[in-house]
This record gives sequence, C-alpha cells and structure tokens, in this order.
Amino acid sequence: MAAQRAKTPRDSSARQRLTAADWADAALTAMGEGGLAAVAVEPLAARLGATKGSFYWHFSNRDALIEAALERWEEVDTEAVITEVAAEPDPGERLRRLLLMAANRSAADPRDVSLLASAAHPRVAAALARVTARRLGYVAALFTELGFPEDEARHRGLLAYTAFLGHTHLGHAVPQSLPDGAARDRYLDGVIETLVRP
Amino acid sequence: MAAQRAKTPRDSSARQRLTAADWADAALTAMGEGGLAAVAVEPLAARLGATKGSFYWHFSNRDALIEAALERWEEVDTEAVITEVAAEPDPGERLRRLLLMAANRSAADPRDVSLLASAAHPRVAAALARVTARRLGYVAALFTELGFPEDEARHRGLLAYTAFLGHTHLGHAVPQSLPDGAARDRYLDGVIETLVRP
DNA sequence: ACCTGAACACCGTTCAAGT
DNA sequence: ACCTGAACACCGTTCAAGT
Repeated sequence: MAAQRAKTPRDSSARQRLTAADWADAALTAMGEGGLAAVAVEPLAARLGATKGSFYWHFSNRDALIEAALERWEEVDTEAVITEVAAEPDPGERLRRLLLMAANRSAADPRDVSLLASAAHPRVAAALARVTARRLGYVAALFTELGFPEDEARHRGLLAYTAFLGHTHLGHAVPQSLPDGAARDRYLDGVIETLVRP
Repeated sequence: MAAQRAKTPRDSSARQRLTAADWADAALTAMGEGGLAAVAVEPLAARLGATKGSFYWHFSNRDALIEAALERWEEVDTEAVITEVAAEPDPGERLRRLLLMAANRSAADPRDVSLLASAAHPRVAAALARVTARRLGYVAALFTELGFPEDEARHRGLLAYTAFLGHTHLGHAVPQSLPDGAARDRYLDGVIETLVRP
C-alpha cells in the first residue's frame, strides 16, 4: 500500500528521495482510511520515512496536497469505472454493471463517502461538482440510449445515482442493513427492473 | 443558535455557569456546521465564553461530548420526523411527506451526511446502526401497509431510503445537480410513482 | 535540488488552585 | 460544585542550515 516510485524500486532499508506523486498517493490512501482528517502531514511523513520539512519542499501546504489527491481520485474513481464499462454494447447491461460495481465497491472504498462529507472544503466541493456532473451525465445518457425522452432519462438517472450513493454510504457505515449474497442479487435485479420499466 | 439554559436566561454580558446539556447542544450545532472535526473543545469553549478546563468538569473527554451530541441527534433527526408524520392516516401520503422532508432538509441539515462519513468512529457507528434500523423499519412498514409482501416491502423501503440518503448528500455537496422548484416536485412525484407501482 | 531539525502556533488533556 | 490558568503532547507551518 506504500507509495513507491516506478523508476527505482525502493525498500524501507534504502529509501530514495520522494516525489510529489508519492505524497499524493499516500494522501489518497490515507483519505480512504480515515477521511480528510487523516490527510495529516506529520503521520504521512512518518509513514513515508521522511520529515515534515521534506513535505514542504514538494507542496506549499496541506491544502495543495489535498488538491493533488483529489485529482488522482477523479481519475481512479470515475474515469476508470466509466472506461471499464464502456466496452459493453448493451446500455441495459452497462447500467447493470455500473450498479453492481456500486454494490461491490461500497464495502471496499469509503472515499466517495468521506469526500461527500467534506463538501465544505472548497477544493473538495469543486472536485465533487465535476465528478457528479460527469457521473450523472453518463447515467442519464444510458437511459436516453434505452429509449427514454431526455427529461425522463435525467430523472431516472438521478434516482439511480442517488440510490447508488445512498447504497454506498450504507454499505460503508451500516453494512448489516444491506442484503447479502443471493438476497443482494435479487434486490439489485428488482431495482434495475424498477428503473428500466417504461 | 447559542446554547441557552431554560431556567435563567443568560446574555453574553452576564453569563451563568454551564451545564452538560449546554455543551452537548453546542457540539451538535458545531457538528452540523463542520462535521465531527468541528466538535473541538477549545473553539466550543471560546463560543460559550468558558475555558477548556470548565469542559473537563462536565465531560471526561471529547469522546463523551460526541456521545452526548449523538444522543440528541437520534431524538431530533429521527424520532421527531417520525412523530410528525405519524398523524397522517394514509400510508402513501406518509411516504410522500417523508420524501418531501428529505428534499427540504437536504439543503438545511448536513448532520446525516457528516455522521455517515464518520462511521469509523465507534460511537458514531453504534448510533448510525440504531438510527438506520429504525428508519428502514419505518419505511418498510409503510410499504407493507401499502399492500406489498414483506420481502418486497423491505426491498422497496431500502431503495426509497438509499435514494433519500443519496439525495440528501447531493443536496448538501452539489446542490446544483438536483432539480429545483417545479422540476423538483415533478421529480419527486415520479419517484413516488415508481416506488409505489405494483 | 531536496532534505533535516529546531522553532512556534493551535487544540486535547491534566491538574493544582481558586470561588 | 464548578471554574480558571498553567502545563504538556501532537500536528501545521516556517526557515536556516545541511548534502
């Protein structure tokens, strides 16, 4: 999980100098583990085997580190998912796969959750606005492809996305409240049927 | 907005001693404004015109203050809403009112959002589990009253509640992504129709 | 160019002393 | 019984000095 440079593999016994990307990756990891509050310079420095002073060579302050981590997040948690799903030609099946990923990621990746809660932070708010527009646009386009008129497609896309978000949050905070195993598949099928019905 | 005691009205010029309830109310307010991180002893002390030392007379530590604030939250943000809606005899209309409150509170009250994101905190997790069970149980019972078999009622209740949660989150973090005014009413009607259709 | 180490401000916690 | 004020540890930030 530690941020490693590609060029020269580095182990804890003989470590090289750090790059800004090392700090940003470590920050994104920390954000997933403990939210924005866990993006703390001193603990990260300890984890990377450096001093706080080193950090301030690469970044002007903690806020700049958060910004860099957020840029990585936009790539990893939105574009990567959309790219992965884009190969599937049937829009109904694409929708199904998107929702399945939601259910699967809900337990694993708490970053969406912690970022939504940190919307008061200006940099977080800006990243959220971009990511939300991108996701809602993508899902609405799916419903358009399925044959719904534009207005209805946006509404259904919004319902699908809010349900996705809420599901992710519950999976992170209160996992026992979500159906499990076969019951989860039945639930998901029911949701998709409800969303796709004319 | 400041926590005031009922007995002796207190203004800033001649303030009395503080009670544990004063600190808990101030903590809940702060939580709404800036999340768990904003429940900070020193700033709260400043706001209440007392010293940090005073705080440690009423509470053993910051964690105990969080616990007290969470108890207030369970009352205010769950029981109060359920009580308010309970008067309405028609279950379909009760559902409608619940979702309307969701849409209205989404802009105003970010406490659900910040608490869901703080699920890593053990006390928060316990409060969330209780509140989630209570809310899901209530909504599922609504669908049972509407005539759905138990399994289907739970599924629809979960879809309704996750959509509610996601809607609240978006309303807080990216309000411009939600429909507004008349469009919001149309959206809400569509969602309810979708949820209630056999 | 990149990093260390010491310094200082801010908040959590403790505690002896005040009323 | 309730509170103050000083003390100390932890993390953000700065900066002079090292390699």
